[in-house]
Amino acid sequence: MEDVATDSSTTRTTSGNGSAGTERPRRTRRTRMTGAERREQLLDIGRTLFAEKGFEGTSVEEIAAKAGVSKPVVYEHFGGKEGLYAVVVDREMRSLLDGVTGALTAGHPRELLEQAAFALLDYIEKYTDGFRILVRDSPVAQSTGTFASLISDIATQVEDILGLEFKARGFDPKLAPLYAQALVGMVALTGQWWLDVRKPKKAEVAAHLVNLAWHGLDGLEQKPRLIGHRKS
Amino acid sequence: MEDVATDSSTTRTTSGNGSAGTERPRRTRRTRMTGAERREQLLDIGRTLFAEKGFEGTSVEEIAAKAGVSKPVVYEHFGGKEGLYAVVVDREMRSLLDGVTGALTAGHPRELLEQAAFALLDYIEKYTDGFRILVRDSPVAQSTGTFASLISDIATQVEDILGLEFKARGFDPKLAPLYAQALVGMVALTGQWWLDVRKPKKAEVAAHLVNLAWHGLDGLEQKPRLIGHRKS
DNA sequence: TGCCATACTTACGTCGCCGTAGGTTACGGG
DNA sequence: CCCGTAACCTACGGCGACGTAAGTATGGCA
Repeated sequence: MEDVATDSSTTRTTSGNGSAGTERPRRTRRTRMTGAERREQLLDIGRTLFAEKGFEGTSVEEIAAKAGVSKPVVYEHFGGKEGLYAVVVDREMRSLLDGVTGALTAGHPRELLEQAAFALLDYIEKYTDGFRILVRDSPVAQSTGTFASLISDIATQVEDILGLEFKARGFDPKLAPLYAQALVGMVALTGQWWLDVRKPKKAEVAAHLVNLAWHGLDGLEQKPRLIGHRKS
Repeated sequence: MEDVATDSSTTRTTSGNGSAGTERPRRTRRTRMTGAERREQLLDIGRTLFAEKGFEGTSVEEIAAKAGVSKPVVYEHFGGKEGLYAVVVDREMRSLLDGVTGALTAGHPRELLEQAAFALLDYIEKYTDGFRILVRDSPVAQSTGTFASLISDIATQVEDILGLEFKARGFDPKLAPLYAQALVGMVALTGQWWLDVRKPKKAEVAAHLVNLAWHGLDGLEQKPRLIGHRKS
């Protein structure tokens, strides 16, 4: 439980203290950031801490300490813990959704699926902390409605895409939500598990997920391959 | 936020206070349970509260109050909040696993899948509170290992069954965990969502889940039917 | 009937954490 | 060089929650 070191930006605590000099200690001289900088830094730290200890498990003082700052600074910027949390969650939700929907370019539904799965895994890998937060329960009054979890909320955002496809294929669009939840849940839990074990490579995981979602257990391929080629 | 009324068992708080009588109030006469009874009652109440407010959001005093008892009673029985929580979680995990594995009687894999899905939905419906708890993150040091979530833990218990089937069918058993997580995640998130909207009936949800898991999006049936017939 | 174990209580000490009031330091522009 | 503003601090009040110490009712059993 050290408090030192900020992750990202510049917080060199220039504690220029030449041992026992007559020179007045003048309070360990701190970095003075601009408002926006500090704000971003606090968001960064908040995300990290919320990810590993949850909302209630994280104290404002801890956040402030890790930023090398005192509490009131946090209150200045976000008005409290909930304020900070709200911003973190909002950003992460946008980030994820943008990532996923942005990846959807294909026409063929199976490729669509591939792209979505891959985008989600990408997100999980890159913004692990964010994902961890989204997987948890939100204590703050939900913004959108009365959802049990944030991912469930995400899933409802995915419904539309599925809904269109369902209509085109002659399925009851009323069932889109159900299948959306199922698919998102599938990828989400697998992703969470994958973060722990890291065993198969990302591409392989994606391939198998698509394999399952597309062919079903009945028609599983032994060596599933992704159609589209992706960087990384 | 009333504190009155215990859910289950007997806690008639016979506060025989006839306005301003000369009759000594003799302290509101309370029910005196046997140790085991009280213990069960506390577990019941704890489960309910943990389900709706989470571990950290629930206070020992609240639990005690709802049981019509004072704090030390809880400490006597469980040594603290974590103790109680641990017992609740353990029981719920067993309950779920027993329910699911107990339902697996079929030989044909598809029927196996059906039974599992149905059993899980059964559990979700019957022991909603327990399910809600399992879906959350566990703050207590994990018993089994270092799992992100309790359901993920559940999923690893399911691996074996899948592993056997994989072996029999000539698939790489090393992939069983992945598919187990995927399947459990699928049902879990769908179940959670279903608790909120309650739209399609349980049997229908099960049918669609099996539809997806078995046939995949490629071969989806429009009107999926379950093979096995179940009570309720 | 009286005793004693068991079920339960009131009362307290303490700690962590939230949120705020009011003061202090640095930096940049006139 | 001076001064105002933006960034930041120390210090406190207060609440809620955990956990414990020590005492009180109760009911079965000798």
